[in-house]
Amino acid sequence: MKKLVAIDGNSIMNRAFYGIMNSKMLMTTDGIYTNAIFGFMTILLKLLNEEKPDYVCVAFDLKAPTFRHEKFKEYKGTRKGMPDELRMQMPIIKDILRAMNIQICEMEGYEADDIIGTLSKMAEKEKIEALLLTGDRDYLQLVTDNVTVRIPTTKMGNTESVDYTPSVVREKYGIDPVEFIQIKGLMGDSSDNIPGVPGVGEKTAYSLIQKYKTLDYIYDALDKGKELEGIKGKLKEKLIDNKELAFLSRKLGTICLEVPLDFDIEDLEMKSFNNNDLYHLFAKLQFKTFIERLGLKAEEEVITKVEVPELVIKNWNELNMEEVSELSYYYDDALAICVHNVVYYNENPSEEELKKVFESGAVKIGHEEKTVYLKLKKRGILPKNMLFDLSIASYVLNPSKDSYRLDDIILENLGIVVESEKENEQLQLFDFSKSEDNKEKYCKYALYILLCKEKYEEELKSKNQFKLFYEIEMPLMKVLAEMEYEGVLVDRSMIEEFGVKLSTQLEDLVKDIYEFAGREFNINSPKQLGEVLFEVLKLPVIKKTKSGYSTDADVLEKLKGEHPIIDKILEYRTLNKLKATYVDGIIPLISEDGRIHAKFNQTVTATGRISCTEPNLQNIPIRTELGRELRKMFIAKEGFTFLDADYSQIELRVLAHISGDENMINGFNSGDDIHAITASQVFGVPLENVTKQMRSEAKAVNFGIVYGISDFGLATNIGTSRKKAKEYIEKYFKHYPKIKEYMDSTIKKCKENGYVETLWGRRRYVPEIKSNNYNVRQFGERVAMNAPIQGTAADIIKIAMINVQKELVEKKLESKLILQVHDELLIETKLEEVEQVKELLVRNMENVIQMQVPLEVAAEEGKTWFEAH
DNA sequence: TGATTCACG
DNA sequence: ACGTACGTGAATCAA
Repeated sequence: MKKLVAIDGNSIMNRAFYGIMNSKMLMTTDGIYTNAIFGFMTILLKLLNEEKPDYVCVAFDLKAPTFRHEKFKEYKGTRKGMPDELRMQMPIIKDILRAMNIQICEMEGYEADDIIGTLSKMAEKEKIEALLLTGDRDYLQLVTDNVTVRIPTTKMGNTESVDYTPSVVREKYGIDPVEFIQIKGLMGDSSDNIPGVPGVGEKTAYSLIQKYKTLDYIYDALDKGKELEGIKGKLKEKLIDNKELAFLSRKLGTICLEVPLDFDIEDLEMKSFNNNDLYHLFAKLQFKTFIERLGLKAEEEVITKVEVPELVIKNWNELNMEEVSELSYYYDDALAICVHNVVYYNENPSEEELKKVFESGAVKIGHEEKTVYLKLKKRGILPKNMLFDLSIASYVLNPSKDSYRLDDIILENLGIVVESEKENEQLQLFDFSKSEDNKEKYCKYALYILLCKEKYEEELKSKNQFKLFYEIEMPLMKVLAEMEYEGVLVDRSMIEEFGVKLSTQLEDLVKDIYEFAGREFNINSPKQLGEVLFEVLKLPVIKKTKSGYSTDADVLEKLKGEHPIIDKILEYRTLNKLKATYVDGIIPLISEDGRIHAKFNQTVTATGRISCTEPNLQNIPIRTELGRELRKMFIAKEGFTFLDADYSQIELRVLAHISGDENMINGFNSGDDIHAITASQVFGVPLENVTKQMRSEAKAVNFGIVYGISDFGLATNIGTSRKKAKEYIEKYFKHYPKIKEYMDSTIKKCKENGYVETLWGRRRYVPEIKSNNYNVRQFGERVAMNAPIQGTAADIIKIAMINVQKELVEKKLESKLILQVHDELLIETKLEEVEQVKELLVRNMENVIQMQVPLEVAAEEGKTWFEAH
């Protein structure tokens, strides 16, 4: 028996759009939304693969919203249109379907379900098995022995689906598929604006239809004044009063099976894909996984984005490094280097050979060069002139991406699909032909890296980001590499002792908590904890999350007086966090040299900050006394001490400078306590009368301003009413009018340009700012206000790091920069160098830029991080 | 894998 | 009527 698969394009696109959008917006680097397309294709390819249908078609609504029957337009005319982000994706999916030679079915005046309904009837007649794919339960009325309806359900990211056959329908709903239209008649369908009989809901509708099968039967009996079991009193009245509405609703809910289609099923026969078209569409959409899965390749006369020279591989010993001024390379055990579009490959380069290449004066162009730098440095090779890193260039051009993989960069810039870097790792164990494969792969990488560099360089130039890239990010790469290489010394046994101490206290707490709860449970599970607090102990529910009760610190804080268990849980949380994250989490990351070599990531944050992992040394506790203890474990090595310097109020100073607000500038220039000054102005009291409370609220407003203020956010933060918060903000802007101007003009400019930028031209694109969704747009505005401030502060400390490092090296000092925490630098300083390093550290940090307010730096010396900060 | 929570700036 | 502070990373639970 032959098989037809018919898909409701609108419905599945809709499902895919919302399904994938919830987790994250999928977009190409040039701003095409692709999430619905991606979801649709995932579902479609899986379906084709599993079902191997003989006939396929995808139906779309044409001229939606459209009306099944003109005279009922008042009911069907109000259906909401789709959001723009989804609408944009519709023509693209149709292009893809055309490239796959899959028929697209549209009929003026009809929705997809009518077309598919008609098709399924045709299939029935011709004894063709039909599978209908849709997210719409209306289709269940079409189910027969020949027609199955498949509805995908997105469960936790995985798309499973349920197949509805007549028996499944009967089991689940207790009625036959054809009886769904009777249900529609009784209960209507609010999402489709079908009214139904007022007052008749799901329960009543199903029980009546289960008993009497059709409206006709029910009304026939009612008309004749017969008694029907279960229909009396109010219900009977309502049914009688709304007879017309019931039949009308049934009609509206019935899928039309009489669409005058201008094709028949034979026309839907599956054909082979147009691989070339499909390749280019997927390449444009940056759907590398599909290209690989389908094994697509471009045909010869492909229009790639640049002219790609032929891959010429020469013998390694033909390479004369003395003549090389610029080279691109790919290095990972084996080494490929490319000079003037000619590639040289070395399967297993010796130390000698590596030195010759990397210590030469030639400019090196690579990808993720910090990793290479460290790998080489550990082998005693000191790379010189690593001056162009593709991952960093790509990051500077757009810092909002979540990966900067080489294969993606090549696809994006050259339109060429290459193997992923790590793809074969597991296969390689068994694959003895590896070296041959690697040779071509590595050589291609080396060549393509060079080609990508040319494109990126142009783009950086046209966006005025040369200086940012060449004078900040590339030099910083080396500074970060050196910091990772040095690492920071810790007192291992002290950490372990601290862990033991925490464990004992935790044991006691757990015991107490179980006793208060009256049972044992997993305190770490918010779900179980919620049950204990709000169901067993019946404490008042303060806040809810998507999945149940919220049990965060804010909520617990509010419940404090209600029950003694709360204090115990708060303490448990604190101690457990310290133990799990900062003791147990960090101990395994201590290297043999007793030091922690955390990674400093340069291509992660959307604002230009550095991030830190394995472990994250940028969030070591400090705000509480107990947590701060941990900083005593970070120590300077023998003969050394720590110098720690941090900027005071750097973000607020940056704001004062770029907004040019005289009042804020004067504040910084006159006094040192900016929050108190702000308080005195906003609350209208003399400086000496500013209370602690006032100062702390003013501080919150200052923070709020930097974050992109909203009255609601401020209100929740300082625990006041939204109205009060709004007043604070208004007063604030009255006293700092240029800050208000800056915020407004930044948003305006961002809407025009699509991005905001820092003083050094670091950009952040903010597509959210044009969203039709109020919340998303508000978020975009806050981002637009915050990114230039946070980003400029990040630029400043990056420049400071480069200059500090440079001077340490120039002066041949043994002190080493080892940590950066956004506005703070830590130097492991040789005892003899303390005075000199302190001076140069503060000077370099303060002198990054002359702003309208000074950059103030406080430096401290101590044997541990605890003492120095 | 996403959600929740909490550590930092 | 709605629902939000900006930027991170790690541990843990619950599917």
